[in-house]
Amino acid sequence: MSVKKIIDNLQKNIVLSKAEQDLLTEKFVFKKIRKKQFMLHEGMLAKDVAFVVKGCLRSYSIDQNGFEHILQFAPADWWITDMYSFISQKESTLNIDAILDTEAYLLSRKNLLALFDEIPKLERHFRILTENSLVGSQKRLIETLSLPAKERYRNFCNTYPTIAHIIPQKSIASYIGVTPEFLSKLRGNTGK
Amino acid sequence: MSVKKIIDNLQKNIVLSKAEQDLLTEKFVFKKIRKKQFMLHEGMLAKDVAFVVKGCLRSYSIDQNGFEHILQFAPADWWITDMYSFISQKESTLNIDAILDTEAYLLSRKNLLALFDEIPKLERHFRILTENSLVGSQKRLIETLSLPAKERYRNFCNTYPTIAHIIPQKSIASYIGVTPEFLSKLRGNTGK
DNA sequence: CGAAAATTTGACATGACTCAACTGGAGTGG
DNA sequence: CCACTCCAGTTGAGTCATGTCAAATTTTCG
Repeated sequence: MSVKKIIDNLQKNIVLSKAEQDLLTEKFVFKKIRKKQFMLHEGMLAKDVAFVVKGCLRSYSIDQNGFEHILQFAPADWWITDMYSFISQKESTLNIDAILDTEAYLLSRKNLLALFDEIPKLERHFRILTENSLVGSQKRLIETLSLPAKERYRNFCNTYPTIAHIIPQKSIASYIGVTPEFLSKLRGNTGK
Repeated sequence: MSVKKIIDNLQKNIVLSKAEQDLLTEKFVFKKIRKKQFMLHEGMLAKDVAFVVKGCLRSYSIDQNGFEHILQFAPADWWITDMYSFISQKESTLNIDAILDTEAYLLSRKNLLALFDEIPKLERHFRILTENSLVGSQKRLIETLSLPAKERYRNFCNTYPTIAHIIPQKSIASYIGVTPEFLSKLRGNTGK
């Protein structure tokens, strides 16, 4: 059963008894999300946080000129949501959709809060998730300010080795902040 | 007394009784930080969060080539710390120092946690602070990926109107991610 | 198979950087 | 109070990174 993957992931940060594991797993809802299907639309509330077991989701915003900018990819074993909307229950500024056919487990804010009462140490895991979001975002900001596109591409490949050669290149271009044409040229000369 | 400014700031998010206000204010420590003095060095633990009442602090990291990249300014009425280190009590990756002679109130992690027990609704304020850090960082990331330097400069001026014409231009350049020379040229033609 | 989307390629334009020279304060020591 | 130094800021010439647009090619998928 792929539920086990959620437990394994959680146990990277906290230890869970069998009873706690059972409590947890019944709160998650399995969902298939086909390529191009949305999990969250800008302006809605982020009701759920998702744990991906297969495929890949992405979160992104759309600027004034209609260009997409990808904030995060979530391949297997990653968590994703609009952290801001999910925590504060205000309107989301992000979209989340699937760039590959995807399977994920969804946990609603309501169920998560209920779980926090039953398994307080769970808070630790989700606090760490928020911290990682913050650190990741700051790290990328510095990177974007200081590194040329070629190295940002290398960093992307290191951060997301499992999907680097599966997802469309224009998604990668959007993530590292260059045009698809330019990324194509980058890859052209550096071998690969 | 400038302690009042802390209370006013907190009351933007939560309501505090007189008794709670007194509890709070005795936990803050007033401190003068002269221009160029450090409040936090990379590699240390972020023991305190600071509320600035006068002057300006900045947080920044230093890249492999020795260049500084400013993550945040904190003029009067702003909070600042290395959120990651402060929350997780792991080594900081940021430096925080003063770019103007500054006056601030410091609150230690230990005292903050004690206050959370006595005034639970305080958690709300600090949760919102973390959220704002995350949202701010993501917003800037998108901005950096999508806007040309001239508009990033305009956004800086809107975000930090009180210090835009007081702090050195090279600090602004470091914040928006361009060389000081280029920022100077930008300002040259767009007439101020 | 055929249409639509993704990728590649090339010519050209422009934003942003580097380096070097110059200008104009803001300290500092005499 | 002056002379000196030291930064911060400005300016210009030349270069490099990246963007734009358009055309050609490949891949995807109904």
